Amino acid sequence: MPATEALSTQRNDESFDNVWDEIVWRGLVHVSTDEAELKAILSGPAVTYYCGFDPTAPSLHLGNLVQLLLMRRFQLAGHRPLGLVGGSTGLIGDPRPTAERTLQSPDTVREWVGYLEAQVSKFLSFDGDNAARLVNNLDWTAPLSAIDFLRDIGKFFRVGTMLKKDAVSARLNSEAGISYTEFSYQILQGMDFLELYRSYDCVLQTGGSDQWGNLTSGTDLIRKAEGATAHAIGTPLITNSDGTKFGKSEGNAVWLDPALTSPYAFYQFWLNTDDADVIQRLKIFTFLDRSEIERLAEAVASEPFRREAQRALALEVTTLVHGVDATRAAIDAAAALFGQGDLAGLDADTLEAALRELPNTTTRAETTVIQLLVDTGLTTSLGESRRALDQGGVYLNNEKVTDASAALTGNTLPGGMAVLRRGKKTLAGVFVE
RNA sequence: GGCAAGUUACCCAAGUGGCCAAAGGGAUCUGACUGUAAAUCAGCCGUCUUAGACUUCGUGAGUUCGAAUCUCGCACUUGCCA
Repeated sequence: MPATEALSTQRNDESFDNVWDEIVWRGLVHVSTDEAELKAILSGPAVTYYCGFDPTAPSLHLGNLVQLLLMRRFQLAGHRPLGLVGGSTGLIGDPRPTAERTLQSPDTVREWVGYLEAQVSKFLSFDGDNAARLVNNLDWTAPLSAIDFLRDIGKFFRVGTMLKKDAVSARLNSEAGISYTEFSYQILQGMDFLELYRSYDCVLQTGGSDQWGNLTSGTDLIRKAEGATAHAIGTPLITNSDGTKFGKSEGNAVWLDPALTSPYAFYQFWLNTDDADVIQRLKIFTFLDRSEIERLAEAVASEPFRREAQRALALEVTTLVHGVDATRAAIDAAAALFGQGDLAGLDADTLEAALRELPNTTTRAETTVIQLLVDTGLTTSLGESRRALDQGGVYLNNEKVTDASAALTGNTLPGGMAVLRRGKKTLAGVFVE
């Protein structure tokens, strides 16, 4: 699972003069501080930069992956990454446009910090002159007293400026309003940048463009407190061309943690990418170079049905996140299950390996199909199972199920297994005990 | 602290005593068409073994034959005043 195997093969595209030109081509720059200066800095000797990840969930998601890969691209260009995990900011919560966050307990946040540190570590190299380093903002925030905070930091912040930040003004104009807790978030993030500037000479912060207010909060603070110029880059919000939210599969977030989103599901997510989006995704989420991506773009135009670009995307990203072996297993499982439909022709070992990649359950032969749909998570209630069945969307071993009282008995494949399917492509495995 | 408005299913949002499991829109899901795309059209969209029953409309009491709808308390949100 460690991506270390991948780290050694990653490189930036040498056809670009510098990493700035490359990330602009990849569409990774939505907003930034002075472009000419950024380009000069990034083309020069090693500088230190950082990106923060807040523990608002037990795992990072695809939005975070954009940042991780951007960090890696800078590291490949010779710069020094600081991976910040928000032990303190995670306790506060950054303002979302819609509503106030529910605070997590300190214990939970501490636990999540550990998970995120492990995940961030996988995408950066900790060897060499520009080795990455992990930092936790709780280390310098926790010891700070409220008085020191208000005197030493608070004085640099003007409320008028703070109110103008998008994240804050959106909330002020909504019915939800905003708590003082979340209003203060930008100060904490600004402090982080200042602290890293002082301790590590960190001069650049990256983040999503929705974080722009928080990014500039840091550059402003550094200017006021140190009289120095620091930089920020905001990456675009990744959207689907059909207007739906990126990073959701069947309504659920796609996580980097294989326990939350299986490598199989992860691979499938990328494979199902819309034609209209796939090239943009290749630029952002893979290390494929410009010539290869341009070739794939032509393939999408001339032979879209082959889905070559989607296959390349799924292969690259899944390997990046879950490693070669897990990706192989995901592809093999899909090949077996989406094959020509002759499941009985598969040997038991291949089938079992494939089913292990899917959501699965172990049960007795007399269990009904509608119950199995619930047990495997394909549906959330018996009523929903029945509805799906009525609509002709339930298959057992590629045979449409029409009888709501049907049971597994007599319908298993060699080795006492069965493949349950809902709709065209949502699969689950069943093992008879 | 005072005054006012509000809290409806995943999200937005109607409903203001029985015809309400609750309009409409979005999202998800299923079917047709396809390339495990997109668009389009159709259907489903609280739970339970359908008919039917059961549990829901911030929360706790109450009025009533009957409440999401009326009364009172509480919590939270918003606005204005202090």
